[in-house]
Amino acid sequence: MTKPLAELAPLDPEMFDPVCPSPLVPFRVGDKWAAMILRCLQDGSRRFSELKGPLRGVTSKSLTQSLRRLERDGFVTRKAYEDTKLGVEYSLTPLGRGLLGPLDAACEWTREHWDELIDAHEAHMNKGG
Amino acid sequence: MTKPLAELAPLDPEMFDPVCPSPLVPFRVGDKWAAMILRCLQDGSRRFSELKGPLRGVTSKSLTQSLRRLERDGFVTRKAYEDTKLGVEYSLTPLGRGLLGPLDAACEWTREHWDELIDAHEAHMNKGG
DNA sequence: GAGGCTGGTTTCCGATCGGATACCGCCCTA
DNA sequence: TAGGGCGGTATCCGATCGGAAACCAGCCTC
Repeated sequence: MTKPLAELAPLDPEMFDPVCPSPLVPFRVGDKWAAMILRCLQDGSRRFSELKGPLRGVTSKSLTQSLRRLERDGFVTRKAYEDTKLGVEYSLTPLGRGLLGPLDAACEWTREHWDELIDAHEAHMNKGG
Repeated sequence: MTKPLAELAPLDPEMFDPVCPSPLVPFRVGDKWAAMILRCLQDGSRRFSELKGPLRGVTSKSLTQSLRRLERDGFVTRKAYEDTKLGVEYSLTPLGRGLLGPLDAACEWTREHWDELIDAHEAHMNKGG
């Protein structure tokens, strides 16, 4: 009963470290955790506790909040297990899945230009920021 | 002396109405005005007052703030006229110009799925949000 | 029946966002 | 010399963001 529906590789608990990139990343989807949540769900549905691991440092409150917003906006669905009444699973809607395209494009752009982003930032620091 | 450098079509003063789309748009670049500023600059450099028009409702403070952040992050350069000492012009850096690609992709995705976004939102409202 | 895991909620709080308003020096023109 | 455009700055304020910590019911195991 620890597994979701199918055999699904567990997420890397160190997949995201929100401390590292955040302020320099020029793209945001929704709130702080939304993009990471979407990417965590891209291979299939996940449970609350499965999401908490990879989203390093997220609190229950923030995760709930972010998931509720994604649900409200039609990107994620929430489904409680009915048989056991223990556990909840979150998954992408088609709309949410569609979001992954431009999101990945934005992520890739950021990766490609990471050095330039750092350089620009440091250059600005050095001339008196 | 009202014109920037070359002959450049003036921006439509009604180009953006931040009241309309904002909360449903799942993508953000920087702060509230950043994406609009980048798109205003895509055809060439613009002066402060040229930006204020199309960015309906922006205050001097918010515009300055947003421009300073874009400058700090290396997406925009600020250049004061030296001959007349009157006027300042803002333009995209190559890095900022590169941002337009994924930004446009995100905008287009939003346009394409606009109806679905509205529907999802309303559906959620109707079942007790 | 004590403790642990699951999926949260509640309260509190500091930081940031961003609008409103007032004000500023500089320059040009009338 | 008065007024107006330009490119801001200073101050205040309410709203939102998001972390910390405490707490919760339901279920399972020991």
